[in-house]
Amino acid sequence: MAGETRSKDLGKDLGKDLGKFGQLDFPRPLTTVDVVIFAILNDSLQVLLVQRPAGEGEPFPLGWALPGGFVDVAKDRDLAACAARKLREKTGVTSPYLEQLGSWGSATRDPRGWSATHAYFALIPDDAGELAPDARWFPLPGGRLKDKLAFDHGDILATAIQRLRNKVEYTSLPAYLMPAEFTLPDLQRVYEIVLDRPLEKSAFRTRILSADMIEPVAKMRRGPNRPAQLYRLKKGREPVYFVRTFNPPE
Amino acid sequence: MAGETRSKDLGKDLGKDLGKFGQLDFPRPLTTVDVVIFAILNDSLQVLLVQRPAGEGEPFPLGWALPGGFVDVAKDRDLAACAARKLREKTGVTSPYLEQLGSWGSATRDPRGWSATHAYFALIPDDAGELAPDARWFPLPGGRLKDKLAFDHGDILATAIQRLRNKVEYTSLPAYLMPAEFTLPDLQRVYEIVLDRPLEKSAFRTRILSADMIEPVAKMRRGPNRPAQLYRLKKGREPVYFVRTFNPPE
DNA sequence: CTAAGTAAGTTGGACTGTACAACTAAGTGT
DNA sequence: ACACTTAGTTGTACAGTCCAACTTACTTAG
Repeated sequence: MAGETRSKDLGKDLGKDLGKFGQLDFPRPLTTVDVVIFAILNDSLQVLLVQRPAGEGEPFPLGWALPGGFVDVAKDRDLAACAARKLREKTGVTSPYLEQLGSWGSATRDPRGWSATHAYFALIPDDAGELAPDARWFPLPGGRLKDKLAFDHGDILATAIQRLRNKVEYTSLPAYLMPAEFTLPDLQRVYEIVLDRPLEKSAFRTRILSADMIEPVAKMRRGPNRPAQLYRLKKGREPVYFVRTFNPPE
Repeated sequence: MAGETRSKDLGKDLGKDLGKFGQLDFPRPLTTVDVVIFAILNDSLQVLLVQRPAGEGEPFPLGWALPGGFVDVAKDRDLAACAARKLREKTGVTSPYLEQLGSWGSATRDPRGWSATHAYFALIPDDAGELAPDARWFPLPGGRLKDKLAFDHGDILATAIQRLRNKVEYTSLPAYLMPAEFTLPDLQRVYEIVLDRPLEKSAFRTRILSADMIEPVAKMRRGPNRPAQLYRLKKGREPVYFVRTFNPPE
């Protein structure tokens, strides 16, 4: 990092911070964090979006965007804390699955100047906390969002969906989308919703049960037919990685 | 992103950029890009590091660090271009495998202030271009570096190694570490070096050959024993993802 | 009280690809 | 000619999925 010679003619007096360190008098990109928050609602994969404010000189007024915002160098110790704060502010959820997705930075993605965003993606259960008033869930039929998003958030969302689908093939990630107690057919349905294809019942059960990620509770889900065993996530479990993917179609 | 109300008492006059957009008068983190560059040299996995300058007020003077530096908002169109520039400046290589690794940002990782780095990782062949004078290859025996690195670059390197090893289990990534022409035993040796464990010869060959990623050239590698078929990467091939990992030990 | 219906969960044979190990092939050096 | 070494193949065992049929346990209609 740093320490290289730089052209002095870059102009602008952004980023003046000449304490004991020199060489810092050059323009700095804007730094933001955005979070792609997924949940299963109404048997479909949905993403949480917030509406942009309509204020003076706001980019993409009233457009829909990923929850996020500038890094606050006073409040945020690090990027993950910043992402967790955004998530908490919009959903009330505090301890979900939160993973870094990647970063997007360019001269043109924000009309206010060179900017870089650090994107995270989160999985939360259906029954999680209170939604912020400017936030709304959007379904993703066929893994796509109908609407255009502000900034390059469409690209970020597409990447998040791709990553989610990809990882669901060989990990236990969907477990984080489940409520506290669930049945194996429930879990299988969530896998199928995310992957958008049916899975083999017996292979699915064998795989999940031998992964040591869930444990039965002493209750059954009752319904109009044969009751199903309820399970819960073993607490403190990291996601499990399987040595095979679910066999992909063709 | 953005558009939220902010405390005005953050002080500092960094990031003044009051054109048609308001709300931008708050301190901005430093933005850098770092690249973890891997190659196989002397039958072992190595990483390229550069020595920090010793100048006035430089952090970690003469320490070893990942190649990288500040984003130059005048030169760099986007983050990937910036990473490619760093790679080119240090190694002369222009078109290798370059993948985003993640980002690290916190108040404390750089003594000059709140900073965020966008880390990339690159795989280049042994026989690639000319090394910069301040750069040196460091071996990674057992997937570890002996020396301590500047900033949090030790963490970043460890993450890169982990990601590399992980992906080598189920992808064709090692192909990008190979010279233009190579034999299957050569390739297997590289897999084994990265994974630090032996692989099954017949299963390896079946897998690689059925992945349609390499093609034979009309030559054999001659040596003191049976000649081996030479192959090259099919050009323009994206990395291949296998549906199983190599069966992990125990 | 029984029969039909439905979803949960199990079982077994076919198939795919790895594990392990022995084997054949093609060159060199003595 | 023979040993030696590495390239590459072959065959049996095994693990886990695929596919399909089956049993189990409950509700509801008649």
